[in-house]
Amino acid sequence: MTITGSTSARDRATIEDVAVAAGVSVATVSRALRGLPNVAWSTRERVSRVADELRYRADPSASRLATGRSRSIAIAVPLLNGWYFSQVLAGAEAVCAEAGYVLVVMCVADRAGRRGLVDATTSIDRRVDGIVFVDIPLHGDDLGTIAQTGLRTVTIGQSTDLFPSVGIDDVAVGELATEHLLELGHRRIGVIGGQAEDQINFVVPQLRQQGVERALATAGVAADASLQVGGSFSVAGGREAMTVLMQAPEPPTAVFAMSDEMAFGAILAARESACHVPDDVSIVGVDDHDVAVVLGLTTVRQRVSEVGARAARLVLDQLEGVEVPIGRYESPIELVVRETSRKPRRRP
Amino acid sequence: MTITGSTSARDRATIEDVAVAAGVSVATVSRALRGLPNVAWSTRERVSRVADELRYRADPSASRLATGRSRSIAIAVPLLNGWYFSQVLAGAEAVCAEAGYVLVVMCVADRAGRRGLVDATTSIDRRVDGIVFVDIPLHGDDLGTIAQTGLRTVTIGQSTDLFPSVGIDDVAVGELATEHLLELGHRRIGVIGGQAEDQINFVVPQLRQQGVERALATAGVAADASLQVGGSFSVAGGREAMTVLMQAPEPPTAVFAMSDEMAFGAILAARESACHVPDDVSIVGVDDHDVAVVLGLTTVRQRVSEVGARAARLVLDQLEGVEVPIGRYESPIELVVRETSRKPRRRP
DNA sequence: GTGAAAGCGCTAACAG
DNA sequence: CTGTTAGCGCTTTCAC
Repeated sequence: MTITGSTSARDRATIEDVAVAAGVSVATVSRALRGLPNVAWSTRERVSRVADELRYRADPSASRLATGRSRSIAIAVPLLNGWYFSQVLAGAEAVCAEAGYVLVVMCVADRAGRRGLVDATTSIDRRVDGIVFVDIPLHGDDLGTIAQTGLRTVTIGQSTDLFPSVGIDDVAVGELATEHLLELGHRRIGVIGGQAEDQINFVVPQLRQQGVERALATAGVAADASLQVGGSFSVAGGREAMTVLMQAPEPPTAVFAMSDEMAFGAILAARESACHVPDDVSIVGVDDHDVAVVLGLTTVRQRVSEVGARAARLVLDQLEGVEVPIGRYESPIELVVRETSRKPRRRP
Repeated sequence: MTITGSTSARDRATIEDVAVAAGVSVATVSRALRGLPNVAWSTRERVSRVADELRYRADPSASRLATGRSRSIAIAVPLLNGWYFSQVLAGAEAVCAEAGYVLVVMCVADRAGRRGLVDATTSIDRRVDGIVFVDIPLHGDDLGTIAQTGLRTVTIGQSTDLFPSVGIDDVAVGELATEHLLELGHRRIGVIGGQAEDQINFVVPQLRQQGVERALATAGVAADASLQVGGSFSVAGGREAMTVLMQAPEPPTAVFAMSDEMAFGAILAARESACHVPDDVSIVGVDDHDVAVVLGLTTVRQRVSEVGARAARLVLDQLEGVEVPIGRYESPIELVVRETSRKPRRRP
């Protein structure tokens, strides 16, 4: 048995079917079902009963065509596999579902950088009413183009002066992690993050880096650019980065990875080089990934799904006419000290 | 500065604008732009140039209303955070994007079990052209209702006789893991999986359990029901389950967790009880999660994103009129032996 | 090869 | 309170 393209849908009831069955006009059905005023109690009652029996549901496309609203929003992410993004997605989806909105996911990974992004956006345009960009670098021109679509927009990570944004104090993240390491006595601190070569993310790693440098400066410790390596925010990337760091003429005694997943990779690399964590090298991550506790990873915790939920909520608010100030909505962060960070061993 | 609901979209070009600008009828524009026959070369050329200049794109809703096709499909998952699901999603999204389709995600977690599911499905109905159900238990009645919507459907995990399905040989998964443990000499093997109490997943854990029992039977080892504990497919769940297992009067010398995330939790629980892995207890997972290698976890690897991609492809195929036999599409699995499994220590 | 016109199913004035 | 009537923007016969 096979399925071909010809499978046909059972005819679904239209608003007219309901109108006829209920003995009213389609306009009344529309009003009754959407809870608009000026409908007699009894009429409303009867109409919704009939609608139920007929399993009627307004066709979303027809509705969108008539009202301009699709009751769905999009979320654009640089990649879909990755702990951080799935948490954001989960948070956003929950809010949408709750509000009766549908969530469309778009991955704008390699998709031809700049051009591709704007392209994707304008192509999703009349399909959704709003969009949240998650850690996607939006440049000046893009912003304008996006604004012109009329899509209610919210960004996560980067903040712009056209749209509300949500995220965490990324500078503080870098500072917090670095201060922790400095307090333990570390002076040579490696950083694994998103360097120039990582298209994904842009401002976030940059801000965290600033935090690192600020903390270093405050402590009067010179920053060493050779100790910064990109890790593409993945386990594999973190592993490679750590390998590079350990091969340095004078390797760091501590490493700050800008995400837990990269930290995991770093731990792996360390072990592969018979380098003991934390005796030989301390490691601090960011996120508080579910597995962080399993590996005893010291990390800067953030409430990721809350961020996703908040962003979605802000898009919906705008759609519902709530006044949303363009500004930054910051979620709290917190240092969680576990076993991968310790004071440096005195050199022999 | 604030954004209110009144932000207005720049007026987008309609097919009529293009028609006027190109000096042809809307019908011709429609034909030309969709590559239909019976359009003069020159006309087609001119029309598409004009369309480009006007940045024209057919309105998806209008198009859907006229053709019945929305060029988008849905994917229903029991939860969004969770490594497995994000991999599936990534695979599916890639295929959709490639084909110019949009992907809608729906989380049907608690959403009131049975009723909620069907409800969600019928409500997404005319919004999308097809849907893939990922590890969502579909019962007899549901299947009929879903089939009646006319949505092109594919399931991942469970297989039905109404729709094509994709997944892995779950019985073999259980067997493979168990045989490995048996060969090492283990006889008391605990199982952490989705027992009755876990609404999520249903057939998959059951099949893997069958595999375990089959392997046990083949080896002439009696299965001990008290060694099976649900772990809700999360790190936290795995941890709790392991705690329970270790408190048994006669604890297992090895544990098979039906997902790596649960295995991670088990490792954590073991460490918390000063129980050494693998000296005191061996652990085997399923998936080959990115972090599995970091924890040295022995696991049954599966190519999750391929499964997601395959499923999406099958939905699109049906939509494109390709004949898709209703049947099972199986992805290969493979035992990856690492450090968490070892022969049992001889009891003192 | 191209155009005119009739919908697709719903909402939104505008009358009554 | 309820019905009538235009569209929303596109596709699709059916003529020319």
